[in-house]
Amino acid sequence: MPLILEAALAEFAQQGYGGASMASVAARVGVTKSLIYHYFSSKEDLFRATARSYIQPAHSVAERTMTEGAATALDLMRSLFEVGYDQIGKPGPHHQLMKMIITEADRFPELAQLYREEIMVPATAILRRVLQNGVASGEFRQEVTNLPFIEEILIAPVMMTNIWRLIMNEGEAPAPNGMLTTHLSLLKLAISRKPSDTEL
Amino acid sequence: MPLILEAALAEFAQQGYGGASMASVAARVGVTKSLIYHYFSSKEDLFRATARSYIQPAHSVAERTMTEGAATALDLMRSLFEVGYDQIGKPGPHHQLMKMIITEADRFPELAQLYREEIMVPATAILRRVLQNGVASGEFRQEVTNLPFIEEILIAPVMMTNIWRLIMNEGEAPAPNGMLTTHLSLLKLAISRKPSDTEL
Amino acid sequence: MPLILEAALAEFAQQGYGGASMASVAARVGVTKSLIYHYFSSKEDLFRATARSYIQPAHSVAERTMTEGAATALDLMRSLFEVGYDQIGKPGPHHQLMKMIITEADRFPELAQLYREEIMVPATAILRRVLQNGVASGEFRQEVTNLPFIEEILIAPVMMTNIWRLIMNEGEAPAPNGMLTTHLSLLKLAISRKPSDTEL
Amino acid sequence: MPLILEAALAEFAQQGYGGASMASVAARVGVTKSLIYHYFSSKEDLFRATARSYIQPAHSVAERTMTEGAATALDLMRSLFEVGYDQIGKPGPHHQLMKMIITEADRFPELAQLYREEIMVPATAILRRVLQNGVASGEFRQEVTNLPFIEEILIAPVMMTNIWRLIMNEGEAPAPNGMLTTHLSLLKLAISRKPSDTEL
DNA sequence: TATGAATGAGTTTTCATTCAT
DNA sequence: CATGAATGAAAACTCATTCAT
Repeated sequence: MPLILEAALAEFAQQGYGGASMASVAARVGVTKSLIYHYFSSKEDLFRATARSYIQPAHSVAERTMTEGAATALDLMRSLFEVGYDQIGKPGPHHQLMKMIITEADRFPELAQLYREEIMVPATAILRRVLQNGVASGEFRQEVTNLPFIEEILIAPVMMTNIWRLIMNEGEAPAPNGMLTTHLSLLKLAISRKPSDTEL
Repeated sequence: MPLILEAALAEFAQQGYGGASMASVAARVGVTKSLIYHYFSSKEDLFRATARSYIQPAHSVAERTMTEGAATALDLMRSLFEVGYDQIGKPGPHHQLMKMIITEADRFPELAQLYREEIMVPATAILRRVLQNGVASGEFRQEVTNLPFIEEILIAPVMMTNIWRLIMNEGEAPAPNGMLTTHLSLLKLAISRKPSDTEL
Repeated sequence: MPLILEAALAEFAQQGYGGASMASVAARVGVTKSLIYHYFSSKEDLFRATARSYIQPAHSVAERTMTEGAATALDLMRSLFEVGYDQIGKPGPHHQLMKMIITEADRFPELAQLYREEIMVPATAILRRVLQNGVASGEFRQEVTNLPFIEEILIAPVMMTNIWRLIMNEGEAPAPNGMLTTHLSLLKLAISRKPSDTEL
Repeated sequence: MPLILEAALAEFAQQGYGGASMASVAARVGVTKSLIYHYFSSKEDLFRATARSYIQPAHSVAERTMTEGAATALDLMRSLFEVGYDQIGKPGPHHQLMKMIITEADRFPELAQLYREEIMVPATAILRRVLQNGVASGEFRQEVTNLPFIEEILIAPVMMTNIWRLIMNEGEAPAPNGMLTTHLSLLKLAISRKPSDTEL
């Protein structure tokens, strides 16, 4: 049955909900349509089950990174971004899920909700904690915590790198590695307190 | 016939290529399927024609902004971002096209190419020019032009704001206005030369 | 307009009445469907016009051969068969018409009638005259004129050679040349009075 | 499923491949189109399956006649022709198959091949054996085995009688009975050694 | 003489779904 | 746990035909 979900994820991601066909999912697994109806009552049901089953594994990685700790707030941020860009480097359920969400969010509003609750909220919450810690320790400028949507600005390049990889193939899409180094450089310049600042 | 393309854009964006139906496109325009086949030889043909016809108007806006000029490089950047976030604020062909590209890029590789050539390349080229001008005038730090993919990092939040609006509805998606101000603040901190720098 | 008929003959012969399309006929001539409707009121009309216009040229060849005369009745028969097998040797309107008749005779009963009146009746009439002359001159056995359908038996190999060429391609179908010589040999053996006969 | 093939044979023979419709085939059997697609993947597939399934039963009749034996070679030939003309006398799968072959041979080259391998080759092979036996037993003239295509000349009237029945209706087409007697008479005159021959 | 726009009914084919086994 | 038969609705696409120009 997880085989079916795996096949369904691929099919829905590639064909979209409308273009996906039960027969095609069945063929991917190598069973008959009938068996799929044995487990899932309808195409809609299969779709929802697929979305639900793949969204959970996605957000737990960042949590783990947090608990491992790091010397400074900036180091922690670096670790988080490394994890983020790394996930994106290689194709897999992650990409397919993202595509499914973008494609079908307005047909299945629950997808938008899942995205918010399971991805956006946890991600921004983590970033906020790191920012606040950095400010508290005097590592980051104080203003940063007042800037609206600063967490969104910070993860946007990570997520966008993911999407570029959906659109373009490996050779053409911006390389996660390069994105990571530049992203971190700018981040440091923008939010770290400078020696010169202290001197004033 | 532009009416057909308009309807097709909406249909393809909402339903995906696989889920879109010629009958539905015809119904949107209020003509018969046959007439659509009179102009376009197949669903595929209609899709390609739609993509081609809407991608061009998209990238010319930024060019116009450039020629209007601005006092400083930072001001110019602000104008460009204002235009970018503004486009995204309201729904329209822009959103639909973006969704179509993400959803169907691997079924229609030409879409990826169009996206690169007509959107990514011009956009990054413009940003690069502004950055170089800023460095030349002593307004921006010299290092910025050496950072790989810096242009991609800079537009990512703009594009991602667009995508968030595809997934979530107005109330929930990050507000373009808020994104703009924070984005500009960080940008300034990250790339502007500081008075203190000069003083050293 | 004869161009249209020519194209229609080819189309109807290849695709059958049901499979033929007005658009395809138009495309063969390089004009638009509309022009065809300018000359012919419907597909049916076009079909009938095509059949009528090509059936006439077909049967006049044999008549000409007859008037040229020949030394003996057997020589005349040889000439007739030569003409017949020769016509069949090369593809052309003749083949297409034959195919059209076989294929559509029961949808268009007039085709059967045309075939009878314009092809079968004249052909058998000519053969009968030759046979009777041969008997009258003492060249042919007397019994032959009493055998029912003898004319049909005699032309069958000619017509069948035509049909084999419809089914098989040049290399595989029985060669008209070989058919001709054997046909004439058997004919001579079967219907000529033998010296031995006379001797009795 | 043989019911479907039966209906398909009738439909294809009457309407031609192009004019035949899956809906019509389905209606003949009294099932839905979908069921036909359940068994045959396309119209083309159905056509091929139909041709294949009806061509085999066709050529085995003559073989059976051969094994029954006969007093003389001429008697055997008479039996074979009786069988041939008899088959043609009544409508049935035989007629329909023949029409299908003539009509669609150039769209489906495999039909031509089937016709050659399953009908022409066996038929001519049988005739050749009978001729050779007749010559060996002194019943037939020796020359006949040297005449090229003599077998084709001999079956042509049989096959052509079939085709005439396709074109014309019962009253008008040459009657198989009459054809048979005349055909045998001429055959005897043409290939039998005469008493007078022996006497020389 | 020639065309292009437009359509309604038909075509082949696909597909989600049900049911008996 | 697994299948094959069967279907009704809808999909993409075709086609003969009409009409205004």
